[in-house]
Amino acid sequence: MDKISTYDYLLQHQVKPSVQRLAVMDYLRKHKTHPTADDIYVHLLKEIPTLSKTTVYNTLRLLVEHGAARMLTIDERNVCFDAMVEPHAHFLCTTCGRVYDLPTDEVSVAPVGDLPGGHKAVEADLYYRGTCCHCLGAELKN
Amino acid sequence: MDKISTYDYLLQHQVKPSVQRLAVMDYLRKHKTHPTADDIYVHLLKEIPTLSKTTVYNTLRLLVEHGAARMLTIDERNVCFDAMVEPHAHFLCTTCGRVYDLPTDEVSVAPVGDLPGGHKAVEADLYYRGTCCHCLGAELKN
DNA sequence: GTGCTTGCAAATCGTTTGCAATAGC
DNA sequence: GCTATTGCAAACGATTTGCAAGCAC
Repeated sequence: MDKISTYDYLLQHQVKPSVQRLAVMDYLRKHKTHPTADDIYVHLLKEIPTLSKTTVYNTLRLLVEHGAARMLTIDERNVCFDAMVEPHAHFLCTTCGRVYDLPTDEVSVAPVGDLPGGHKAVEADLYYRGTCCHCLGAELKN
Repeated sequence: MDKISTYDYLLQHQVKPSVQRLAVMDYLRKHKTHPTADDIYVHLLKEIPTLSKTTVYNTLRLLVEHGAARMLTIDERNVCFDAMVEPHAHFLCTTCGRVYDLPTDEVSVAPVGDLPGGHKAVEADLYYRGTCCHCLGAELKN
């Protein structure tokens, strides 16, 4: 995680801070688990009992629009979120549902910019799906 | 599109043919528009008025399970489908919502297999998002 | 006090499920 | 006749919308 505080991080991305926005952004920065909106909601309810799920959705949309967070569509069932860090690929275990990071230097990550056909890409995602190391281990025992 | 008939294509993938399955698979093979389940349903209703949306969903799941079709999660709003052809990347225009193919030889496509971290990938998707050539053109006129 | 933010309740919409009717061998 | 497939209606669940109350400058 960056040295910069989450408060300053929001300011840097032109997001006006609030208790709720700080909590959501902080959660994303501290947990690399690629949580869904509901995951975040459930966890933050402990510290902000009045929190509404609508606010979590609103905040996540705002963060993505301002480039402070990233939305992942790797899981067909629901989107999940990631703090905006260096580009990296993602791996979804179709057995346990966990999403893992694959560091940049270990996989080739595609660049954005002008594409053949005249399209202009602003975002690229590299998704892998399969069975993760834990579930592979569990298979062997059966 | 392959020379092989859709009937034989289904047999090749161990999918027992039926009127509905042939129609769905045929639609996917003839239309490279990356349709959603609903797109397919609406179009096929003209030729099969008794078709049910449940059958379209069942059939698409079956086709994906048998490796005859591919499910794309590039659009956060709904999954869409592609006939199974050579690996290629996809581009989503966030303005008009269209999904384009990017041929293999024009983008780097990631290989499946063992990944760093001990995960085993069976599928890889490379997704780009941005503004397509048509919407870029329209922007200029405004 | 004005404008943005929050949060409740209801609506929406893609997808799945339960189950009875039907078709194919 | 038995088994797999189809299709209707209802359920489900994630996300969005409408709107009133609350907060901040």
